[in-house]
Amino acid sequence: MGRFLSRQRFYVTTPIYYPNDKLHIGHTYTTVAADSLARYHRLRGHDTWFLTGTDEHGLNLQRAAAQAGKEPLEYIDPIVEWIQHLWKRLHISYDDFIRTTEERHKRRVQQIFQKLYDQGDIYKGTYRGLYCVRCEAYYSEDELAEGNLCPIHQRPVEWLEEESYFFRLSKYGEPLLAHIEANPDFVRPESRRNEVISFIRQGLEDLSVSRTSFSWGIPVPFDPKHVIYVWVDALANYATALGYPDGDLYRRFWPADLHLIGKDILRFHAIIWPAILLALGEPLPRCVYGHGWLLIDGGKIGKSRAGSQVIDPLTLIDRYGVDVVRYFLVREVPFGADGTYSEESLVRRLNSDLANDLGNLVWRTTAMIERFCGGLIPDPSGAPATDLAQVAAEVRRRVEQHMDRFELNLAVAAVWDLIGRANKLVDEAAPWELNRRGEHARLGRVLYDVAEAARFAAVLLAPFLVETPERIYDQLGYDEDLRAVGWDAGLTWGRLPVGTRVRRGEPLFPRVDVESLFAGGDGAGEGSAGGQGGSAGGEASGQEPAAGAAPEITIEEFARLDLRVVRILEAEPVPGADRLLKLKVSLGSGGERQVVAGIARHYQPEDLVGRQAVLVANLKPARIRGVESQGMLLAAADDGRVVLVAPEQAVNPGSKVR
RNA sequence: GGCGGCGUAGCUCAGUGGCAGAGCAAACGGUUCAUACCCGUUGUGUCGGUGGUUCGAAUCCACCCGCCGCUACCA
Repeated sequence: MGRFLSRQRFYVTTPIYYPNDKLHIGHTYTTVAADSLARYHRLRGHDTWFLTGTDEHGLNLQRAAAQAGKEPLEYIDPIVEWIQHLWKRLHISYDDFIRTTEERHKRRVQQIFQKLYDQGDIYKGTYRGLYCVRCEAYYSEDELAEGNLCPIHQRPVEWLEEESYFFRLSKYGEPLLAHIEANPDFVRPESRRNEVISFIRQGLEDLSVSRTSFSWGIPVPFDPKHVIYVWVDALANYATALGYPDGDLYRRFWPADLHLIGKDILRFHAIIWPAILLALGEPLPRCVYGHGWLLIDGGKIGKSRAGSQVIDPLTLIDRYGVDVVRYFLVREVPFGADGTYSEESLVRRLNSDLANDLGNLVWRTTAMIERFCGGLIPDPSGAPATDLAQVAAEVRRRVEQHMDRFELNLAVAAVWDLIGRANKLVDEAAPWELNRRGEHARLGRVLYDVAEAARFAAVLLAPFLVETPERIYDQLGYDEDLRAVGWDAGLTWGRLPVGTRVRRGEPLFPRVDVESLFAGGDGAGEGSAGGQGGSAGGEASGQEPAAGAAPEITIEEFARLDLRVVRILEAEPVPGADRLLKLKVSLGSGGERQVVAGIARHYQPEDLVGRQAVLVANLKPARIRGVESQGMLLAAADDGRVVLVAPEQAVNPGSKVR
């Protein structure tokens, strides 16, 4: 604790994102976390700098642009704009956004490269590896498909040698290990630190830091047929953006207090980047924090996943509001560990924490002040204090401790102890009783303290939420700019002026009806929505649907099914099974599958060929009568009849059904 | 294969030698200021399995089962 108090400054970075596709909720998670930390330190009055940006070089972007028939920047610019728009919608308060294609970055990267070369830490050598000509990329042996084939093109890779510059990473293994061992906070969380240590102990090899196989990058200053490869280019952004080596910002903010990253890029940040800095003679960042993944149904969110799996953050903001999304991200995931995203869990957080606890606290408090105190914040001085001030002080202390350890989820959770205590106090003190009995002094004290607790919660949540703290202030009728006032002054108990006229507006967070949301499939879904029990069912809202129906599932559970239209290519009976047919079906570009279907009593094999049907494409393969079945065809069962389900009009095989 | 981690209430997890915990969900009760809210009570747990150490094990040890991470040139 006090690590940053003494320094009074804070420099935090996110990774720079690769704009070959839109960002998803995982990137949003990293960035919102960094933003919360930046906002926290600004509130505390620390000299704060928050950097994010985009990594815009490399083969993948060069190729994507070429495929789109565009110049690289022509292709990249709109994506970067989209990213900046997303950050704007999330109120990401970055101080600088660096693009690696900017002159200020390129110049300094070349400077770094030159310096390392001049001092012998970069030398010319030969890079050897297994190379796929189509991919224009190297593969390591364990990445290859069966028979030494390129995993993407299924064609043989070649052993290729290429002239390349190398960074003497091997030279810095020992010094780096010493640094890590001397600084327990350098790599976090603990489990990541152990990974890094054991990796370095295996011995580090020198690192290829240039390429001649593509051109979209920063030229090596003294050998322009090479471009500087990602390591030096991208990682250096944390320093070049500040004006390394002699810019004012660099002098003011380096070394970084926190590189916040996903665990997938840990090694680059915890080994390669520090080694470069050691070589440059620059101080190392204080902490590299590899947080966990946000998972969907146990699978990693990644761009490579099917489109249906990717959650568009903008959609969520539109649907629930920016603070709900921000709150969910920092609250739901234990920082460092993996967390799970589902819309259902988001709505649960919204309903129970934001609407029921916080929103309702503000709502009932202002309602009572209106009803019992003429709408004016009452004078508390006529009765002894409640314990809320104490609880608030203690919660504040815990929030600070957690923030210093980057435990965002615990910091936020602590605020709910104050909110919970305030709700409980209302119940215990029963202001409506005090009012009825004419105990105005005590009534004033209780309502003042509860209002002040709500105000405290607003300040304590100000690092995380961007609209709600102001809305709470507004409903309390308090026109102070809480972000300008800052942490210490804002967290002074008794700041809320007596006699302020409250302004009740709308509840802070409307509850979302989980049942209807997931039954109807939100908006687009018409389905069988009309028949839902809903409110008509009274108490029985959580009851099972009518007899005979299957239990309710969520839209996400349904989304796990990969249903595809297929064309039946071949059909033949399965020997020794009188109701099974073995089918070969086409998924168009998705290839072909063999499927066993129990429809032999209902269809002649020859009648099936050429027809379309619907396949459960991600069903776990099974052996049926010794025949492999990779999926299952949908069919309607009407008494004894079995009828295949097919699209109403012919569509391309492989089309998704949903 | 090697190294590391995890497996605790329906769900998410805390607890690392001394009577099994929190939040959410559920049931019941209270209350009416409030967004069917808030407050209280209640639970079901072979603490992954087996064996061992110990007066005592979720906790320490061994083995087993299951899951996950890392094991370098992909942003």
